[in-house]
Amino acid sequence: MTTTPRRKDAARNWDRIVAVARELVDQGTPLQLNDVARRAGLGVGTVYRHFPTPEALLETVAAPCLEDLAAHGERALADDTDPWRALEGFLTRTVEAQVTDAALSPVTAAPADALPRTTELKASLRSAGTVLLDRAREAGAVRPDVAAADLVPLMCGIAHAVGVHGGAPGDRIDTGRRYLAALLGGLRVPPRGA
Amino acid sequence: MTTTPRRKDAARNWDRIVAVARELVDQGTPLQLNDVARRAGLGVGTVYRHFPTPEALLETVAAPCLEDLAAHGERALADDTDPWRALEGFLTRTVEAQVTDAALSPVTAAPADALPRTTELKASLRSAGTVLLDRAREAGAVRPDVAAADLVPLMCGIAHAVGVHGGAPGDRIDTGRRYLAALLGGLRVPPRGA
Amino acid sequence: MTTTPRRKDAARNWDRIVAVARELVDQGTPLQLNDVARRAGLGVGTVYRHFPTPEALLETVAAPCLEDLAAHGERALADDTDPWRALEGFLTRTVEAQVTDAALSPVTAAPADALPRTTELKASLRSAGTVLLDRAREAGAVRPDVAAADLVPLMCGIAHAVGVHGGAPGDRIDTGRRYLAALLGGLRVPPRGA
Amino acid sequence: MTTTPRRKDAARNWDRIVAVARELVDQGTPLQLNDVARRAGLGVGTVYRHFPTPEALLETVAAPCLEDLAAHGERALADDTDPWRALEGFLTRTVEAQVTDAALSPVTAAPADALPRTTELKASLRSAGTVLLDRAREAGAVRPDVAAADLVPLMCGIAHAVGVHGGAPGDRIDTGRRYLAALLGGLRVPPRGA
DNA sequence: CATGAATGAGCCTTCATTCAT
DNA sequence: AATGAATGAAGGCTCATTCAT
Repeated sequence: MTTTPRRKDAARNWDRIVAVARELVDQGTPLQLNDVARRAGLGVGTVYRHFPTPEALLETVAAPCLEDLAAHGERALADDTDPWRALEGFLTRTVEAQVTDAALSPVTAAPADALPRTTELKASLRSAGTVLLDRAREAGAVRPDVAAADLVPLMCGIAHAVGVHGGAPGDRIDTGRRYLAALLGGLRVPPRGA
Repeated sequence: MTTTPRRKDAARNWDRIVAVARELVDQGTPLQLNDVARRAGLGVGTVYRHFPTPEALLETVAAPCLEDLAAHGERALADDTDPWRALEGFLTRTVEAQVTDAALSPVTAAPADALPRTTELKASLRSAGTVLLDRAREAGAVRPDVAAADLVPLMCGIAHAVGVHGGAPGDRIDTGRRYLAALLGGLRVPPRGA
Repeated sequence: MTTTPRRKDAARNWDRIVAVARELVDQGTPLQLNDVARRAGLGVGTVYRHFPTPEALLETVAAPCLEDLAAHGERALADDTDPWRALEGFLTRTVEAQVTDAALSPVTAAPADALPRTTELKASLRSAGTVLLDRAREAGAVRPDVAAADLVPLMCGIAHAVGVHGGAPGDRIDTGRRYLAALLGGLRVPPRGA
Repeated sequence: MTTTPRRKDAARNWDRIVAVARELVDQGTPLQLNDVARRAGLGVGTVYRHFPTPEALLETVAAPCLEDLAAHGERALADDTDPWRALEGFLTRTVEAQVTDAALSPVTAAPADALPRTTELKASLRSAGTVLLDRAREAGAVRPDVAAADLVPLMCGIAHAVGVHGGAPGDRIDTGRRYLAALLGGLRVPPRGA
């Protein structure tokens, strides 16, 4: 029914699928493989061949952003000067990404991954966060009762809070930064000069 | 098929429906009116008569908890001694409730309500939070950049974070308290000897 | 899309579904619930409500015939005069039924049943066969190396053989009788007075 | 993508396909050409080139066994000493094969063949059976009401009966022999002291 | 010859909602 | 007021087959 496809267009189809999925994600539309196929002008089977599950497609959509984040994490690890600043920078980037890219939150919060690469990236991020947190804690810059296992939940929580807050897409980053600042700096002003 | 129904039966049915829904919510099962009807041993129509949408039912399930919270808010407003303490107590209760009762988060985060009573309760909570926050801000106990409109999102964010963290149901309250403490007290230890 | 349905027509719908299924079975068309719905002019959901699986529908189609067979089995058990004749009559009826009604073979051969009634009927038939075979064996009318557990497989085998033989539907009963006769009487003529 | 393919590779691929198909048949997995291709590490097109339909592949898998059977048939025809014994031996072999090799039954029972060789082999078997049956009948060793056209159906029936009986694969041959014996010798003990 | 991407019909199943009784 | 049968859109997934490379 569609125009005759060519073998070499496999990559092109892949791209089209991912592009369509990206649009849907940005619109907040849930990813449905049949739907994606229709919008991409491809057969269902083609989409299923490339992405056996919606999760796999979503992770593919999220991947570039996760790669960036992971790369930043690596760089942050290399910076030994100010542990607190390194941690803060990493978390800021993370929140900005989560708040900007709707593909990220579900992937980050998911207990299981569809693609091995996703697992690697998430592990890399967790590991970077852990090290940065440890360094900051050792430097006495961080409360001792925050564990590495809390970082991902807290970032997801902020992203969720931004979503609940609503408002224009352009304000989301600001809101996220404010919430992160609240978390980082503390809601309460230190009682006295203490 | 049955003998002529009575008013009393209507109330009984209402109770049964809500009880079944409560169980389902606690199990994490999504509320499906058909499903509820079957489990309650009632016709679908009966359930639809009492609760035109799943949201209405969910809000009904959540209502008692919201009432409690609202009542606490009223009491907190009456306490003029320590603005910070009042705010803290209110938010703590809120987080505990959200984290304990799975019916709460979706209702709190929803932009629209199915039942008028829900709208009233949510307004009451927002209002209490606003006043408590204002008082604390005026007392210099709170950062000036946190607005009243942020309270609900932040509480939802914490609840979400607790969900992402996972773990045993029994640990959820503790985790929630920790996250709230982080938010309230600040993640970072004040730089100076403070 | 179809004409407005009435509650009291539930039974009528049931009948229509079974009637359509009966036709399909007779044509040798595999039972597909969607297909049945379309042909019966009913919504898919209606068919699924009445018959959750194709097997349930097939067993319903087969039921009357199984009931007849079971009733005959009961009667055959009551006849104490000639054990061999009783067994022969029972098996003849069975083969005739299997060969005549395409719904029977799959139900008989299935290791698991969809409907409790089917299980009861199959148990009743097996039990009748067992008793009749035992009596015949005790009377010395039957080879000792044929077990009760062989009756069902052998009847299914004959039905299958008739199907492989093919030919006009009208000849199927005759062919079945011949095959049963071969099985019962022995393919080989006793060599001599032996 | 690969280097220029060679004739030798074609034969190798053919072998791989058949080997994979044999495994699948033995496992009771339905033959799907796509599936076969994947398991054989070949492209679908390659499999389709060699075997245009699943039936063609199945017949190829069944062929060796059919060849053996046909060869045995030829030998049985050469043996003029005991017509009954020759027939019995031939049928026994046939049943053993059918019961042992899952590829056989569908091929034998199919009304049409995909490969000419299959048609030849089946004709050869039918012909051998016919002659052996005729000889036995002429020798007065066989009931007159069993026709040559009944042999194939009856063998298929026995194979089917063995399948319905179920049980361990190791018992299938025994069961098959018992059923054939029942068919050959007669279920009923001759009434008279005979 | 081999490859394997693409196709899309076709089947299965669920569920929110209506409405005659 | 209660019932629950009926609906049918909607979504999910598989698989035989073709054909451009």
